[in-house]
Amino acid sequence: MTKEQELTHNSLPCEKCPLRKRNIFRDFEADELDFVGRFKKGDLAVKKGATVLVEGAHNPHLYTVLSGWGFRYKLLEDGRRQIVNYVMPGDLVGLQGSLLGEMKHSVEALSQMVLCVFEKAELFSLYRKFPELAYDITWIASREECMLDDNLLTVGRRTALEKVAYLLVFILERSRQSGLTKNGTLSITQQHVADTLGISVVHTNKTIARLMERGHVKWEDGGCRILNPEALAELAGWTAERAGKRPFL
Amino acid sequence: MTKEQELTHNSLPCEKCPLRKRNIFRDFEADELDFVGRFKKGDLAVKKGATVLVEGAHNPHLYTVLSGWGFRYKLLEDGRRQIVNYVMPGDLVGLQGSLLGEMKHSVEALSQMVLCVFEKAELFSLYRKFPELAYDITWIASREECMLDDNLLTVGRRTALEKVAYLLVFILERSRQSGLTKNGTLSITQQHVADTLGISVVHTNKTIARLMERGHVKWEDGGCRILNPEALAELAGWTAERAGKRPFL
DNA sequence: CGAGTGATTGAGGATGCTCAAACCACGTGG
DNA sequence: CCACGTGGTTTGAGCATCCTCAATCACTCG
Repeated sequence: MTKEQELTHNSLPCEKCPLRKRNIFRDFEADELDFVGRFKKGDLAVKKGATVLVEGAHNPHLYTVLSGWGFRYKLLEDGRRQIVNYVMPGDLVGLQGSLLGEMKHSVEALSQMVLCVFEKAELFSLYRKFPELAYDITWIASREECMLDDNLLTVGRRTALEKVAYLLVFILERSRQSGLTKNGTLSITQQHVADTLGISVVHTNKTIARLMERGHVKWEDGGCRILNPEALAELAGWTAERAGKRPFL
Repeated sequence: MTKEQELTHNSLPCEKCPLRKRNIFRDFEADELDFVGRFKKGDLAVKKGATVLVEGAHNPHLYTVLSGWGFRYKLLEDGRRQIVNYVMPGDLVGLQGSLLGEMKHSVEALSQMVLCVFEKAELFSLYRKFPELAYDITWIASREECMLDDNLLTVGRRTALEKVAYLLVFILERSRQSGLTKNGTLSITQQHVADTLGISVVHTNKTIARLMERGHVKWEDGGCRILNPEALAELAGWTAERAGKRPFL
């Protein structure tokens, strides 16, 4: 545990979980809530820029993001970095590590984050006692897979302009759904955009400049304000899907 | 059901499943085998080039690949194609569709394939009765996620030469593990390679030519023979991991 | 033989890269 | 209050990679 991380024990009981209030998340039955409450081992608060999980580690924990956001990434030996996806409130972090034994990617915080800590050793007992929750976990994993498919399509086959447009609407939409943003501003760096899309920072910058000329976005004090999400969606060939209730935890 | 597909009912009982003999797959308990046997609705045989599943469809089924292989892909409106991953014996196909409601990608056969057909409506009863199998399914989904992360790293951050090298060892290794290949030949088209790696066919061809000059691979009668997997792995910065037993079905 | 599929080649150009420098906002410490 | 360092953005120049277009070739199949 580095100094950027701090674990507090059950400071936040599940009944008062801030995510439960948000209506995109499904409701729990009383017994489920009770079980998850005991499954939960505490909260983990990490600072912006801190590494939450590192590739290769054998972490005994599994997390759900309660607030803030971050990104999952992989590195090549020479330092080239690929951001693989972003994690936001309600997302499960570290499931791969739980099942496959070892983390295959790292996670870093893009803002102050609070994570709900679970013991991965107890995961199977959840499967035994609460098939509904087990099903939910698989659902969450499938959704992640789905996002990865999309990202792959973007990185592989879209042009730079389409890529940036895609990424920005994608992140904006998710952050709205998870209740991360109200004002449409994303505190993200052009380096992150570049590393997500597989292009260089310089070219990313020039591409963003084109979007700014068109008045679709604005880059300000270390973040991105999206002025015209519809135009970006149009450029990216992206269509929002109405979000039904979804499971978490 | 198109004419390229043909469904036969329980022509192959689970006790005689060819995958069960392969020692990379985990053994079933008698009751599990019994349940899966009833969960199975039949075999689906598809011809090379046939579409197994299409994006947007609401398919009532879920499959496990028994023999042959294929690929999952997504299309952009103007026809640009991104191959997202390959499916091989033991892989689950259509799980996303089962959970999320609608297929988000298509699947096409690269060879004659036989798939084991399940009813997705019964998936939840599997979760209720056999937590071990439920856990297995999540494990499989996590493994898929892990492969996608790797593919994203490749497409986003590796050079063309590294990309081709990576893809070839990746596929070869998987096909060996799943018992698809013994002789190290992959029947795949350069167009597929291009669409997997996010580069054009022409450039793919020139890149493969470079690998051929070095004597690492050989392209012959509509397929690829890998002469020096170690050299490719070296180029790609890829390290094989010893494969433990893994679940399926 | 003719059609179809996939591999191969060349030419010319667009896209995106690296390098390098400058710029800007910010926080720190003298 | 200013000098300085830092992290992130912006710009320009020159070049490598990769693309498109178009033609050709090898092979198979009806």
